[in-house]
Parts: sequence; structure tokens; C-alpha cells
Amino acid sequence: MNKNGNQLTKEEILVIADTIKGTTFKEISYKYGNKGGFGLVIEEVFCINPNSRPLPDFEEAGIELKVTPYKINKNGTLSAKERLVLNNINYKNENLTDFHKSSFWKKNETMLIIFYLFDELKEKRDFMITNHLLHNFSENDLKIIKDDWRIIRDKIKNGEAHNISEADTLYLGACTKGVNSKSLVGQPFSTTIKAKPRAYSLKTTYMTLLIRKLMSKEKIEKIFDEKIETSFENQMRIKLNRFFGKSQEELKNIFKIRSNAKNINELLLSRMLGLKGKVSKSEEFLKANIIPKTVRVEEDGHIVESMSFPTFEFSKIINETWDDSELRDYFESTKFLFIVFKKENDVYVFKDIKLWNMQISILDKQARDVWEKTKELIETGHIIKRISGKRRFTYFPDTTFNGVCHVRPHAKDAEDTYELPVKDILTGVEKYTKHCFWLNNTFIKSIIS
DNA sequence: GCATGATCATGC
DNA sequence: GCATGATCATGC
Repeated sequence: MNKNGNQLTKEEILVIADTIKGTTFKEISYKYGNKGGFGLVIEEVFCINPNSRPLPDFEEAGIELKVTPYKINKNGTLSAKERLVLNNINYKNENLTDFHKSSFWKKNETMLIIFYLFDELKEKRDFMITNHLLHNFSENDLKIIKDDWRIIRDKIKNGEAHNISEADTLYLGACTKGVNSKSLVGQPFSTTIKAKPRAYSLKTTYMTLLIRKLMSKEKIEKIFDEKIETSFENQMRIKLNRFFGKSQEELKNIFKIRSNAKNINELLLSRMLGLKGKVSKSEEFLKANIIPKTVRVEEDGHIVESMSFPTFEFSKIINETWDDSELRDYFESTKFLFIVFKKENDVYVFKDIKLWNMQISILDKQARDVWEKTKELIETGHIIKRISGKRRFTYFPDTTFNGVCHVRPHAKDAEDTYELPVKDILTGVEKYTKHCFWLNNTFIKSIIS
């Protein structure tokens, strides 16, 4: 074997990668010496020294080495266990003018990704390396990643490095990277506000798709076989152009859909984009973690309904802190595609689409306030305010609380409940109708217009 | 008329 | 059976 990993050729690297396929970390470190973490063990195999240089690990071959876990879900599908964390972003030194000169591109243009199977029932040293992939970004992925990079770059340029959210971008993220959430670093375009240290990363959902394409046979449809020329959102708009202005009924006729399912609009969008399956199961939506949502606008421009999200468990929320809460994680990692229908001459007409994610400043202020208030009410048993006939009114934050979101029932019926960790003071009930966080209709209107 | 509680329709 | 997406319905 070559003594210096930096000098290995691509072919030599792939040969070595083949030799560790099907082995556990225990077996490898027995053979090569145990230097600690998984990444270090693998670097030992390839005779490269840990470094944080701006160049790829295999300098000559131009390949960066990555080691990452995946898992088998309860339903048998595979998922990445975590995002793939790449190089740190040095806010002050990053090249902010040219993507091809950025630290991201210089280091990660080509990656050898080694996958190991995570299993919570096993000890870490028994995890097995099962696959590897020499990864180059496809043309369309690269287009999207360049746009993502510009979004991150613009935040830094605008002195907004502290407001970067993973959901701002589609595939390439800028994840926080610090010993704890309190460590902060300076940023070049703001003298007053420090930001969390961050690293480039490929989103968990992006990694999941890589894994499924590599290891499972399931067919995943792509929205874009053609080259993406403009932004992802605009490219979809171009595809949808001939359907704007058509009513729901017209669209149902065009695609011969008879269903009255409540997700009919997602089905229609899928057909309009030329997909056989659902748009939420398309490669692009899965990779970027985009959830489609219907918005109905009335003739005068107002929106009647607020927007629901998955329910939360009362007993879970009280054991969370905001920073590690399910709600924060959800809005920090999820993008939404609003499918906008507007009422015209008594029918709802397909108007437009809009990609949206909650900005960090709103997430960590208004959404947090609603969450903290909700947690406090559950902890103290202040749930029911009064009862009126069959209806039970609660203390949960309502639409007037701060104009962004509120808490309301979201269940099959009133008897569809989760346990309350603390009995309700007024009635003594120990379980309550499932609730979720809702985005206010007025807030959605402000996003759409 | 709007806010808030309640519930529907479907698919997995 | 239930999560999900969506909308209905009551009463203030």
C-alpha cells in the first residue's frame, strides 16, 4: 500500500474501499490500530492524517473522504441517520464571490462516502461498513447547490450569519457546529452580532436519497429530467404554466381524477408536474424535505383557514427545551410548497406556487413564545378554561397571541386523545384531544402576498 | 363574520 | 388504526 494517502490514485483508493466492505469497525481497528472515532479509523486504513486543510483528503486524486451512518426504519426502508457534515465555514475567510473558489467546492467536489449501518441494539464497534460511493454532483443537483450556496453567501454578506436556517436551502445546508449552542464567532459584515459557528452540510434527506438509490431497488421519480435553467421554484412554475387559471374541477377532468381526498390538490400538482406518483415522493422533494400544502384564497384576498401540522404529545413537550424541541427542529429543517388556489366566479382556480420556510427570527421569537406558553400550561395543568355544551375552550395560545401561530385541536374527534402529564385543574381529566401548532391564516396571507 | 373547537376523507 | 391534510360548524 502507498505510504502517503495523499498520493493514492483514484483506482487505488477504490480498491482499498472495497477491502473494508463487509467488515466491522472492531475488525478494522484490530488490523489497523484504533485511533478513536469512526472517521479516524477509516482514515487510518487509507493512511491519511486527520487534517482541516482546505484541500481534499486525497490531494492528488482530488477526493474527500467521508464516513457516515444509515439506518433501517421500522417499515424496512433505509434512511440516513444524520446530515453529512462537511468543512467549517469561516465567515471571515470564505470566498464570497465565486462558488468555484469557495471552500465547499475546493474540498468536496468529489467525495468518497463510506456508509456504515447504525443499529441501536449493537455496540458501536460492531457497526458494519456496507457500501461506498464515489460521489459527484449531477448537473441538476449542482445547479440547486450553487443556488443554495448563494443563499448562504448572501446571509453572510448581509451580516445575517446568525439567521441562517437549514430550511433556507434545498440540498446544501449550513448546520451549526459548536461544542454547545452558546459558542459564538464573529462575522465580517456585522460588528455587533455574533453568529453560531457553522459547517457546510448535505441535508439528512439528501443523504437518504443517495442511500436509497445506492442500496434499494425502489423507483423514485424525478420532477426534472430536463436541465434546470432557473431557480427550482421558477423551473416548476414554467412546467405548471399552462395550468394556471384552471379550476380544481377542470384539473380533475384533465387528469381523470375522481377522488374527493383531502389531499386532492397535491395529487393534481403531481399530475401537472408530469409525475405518476405523489410530488412529496419525488426525488427533488424528498432530497430537499419539501412538504406541499394547499392554500385557498378568497375572492377578496383573505384566507379563511389556518394551516395545521402534525400533532404533538403533551407529555413529550414538557420534557423538551426549545432548542431541542420537535417543533423547532421541524420548522428549521422543513420547506413548504404552498399550492395556491384563489376563488374566482365561485370556483377555486389554481393560481401559483410558493416555496416557503419559517425564518429563524420568527421561529425563535413568535413560534418559541407560543411553544413556551403551551409547555407552561401543560406543566401546570391549566388546559380547560370553560365548557360550553359539547365544546371545551382552552387556555392555549389563540390567534391573537402574536399573529404567527396558535395551538388548536387536530384529531379524529374529541375522543382522539393523548395523555396529559398533569391533570387538568378545572375538570381533572387525564387525557385530552390531540392538538397541534397552526399557522395563523393572516400570517399565511402575509407570506402569499 | 370570525375564532376556535370539532371532525371528515383517504391512504398506508 | 391512525397520521395526515384539509375543511366544517358552532357560538360568541
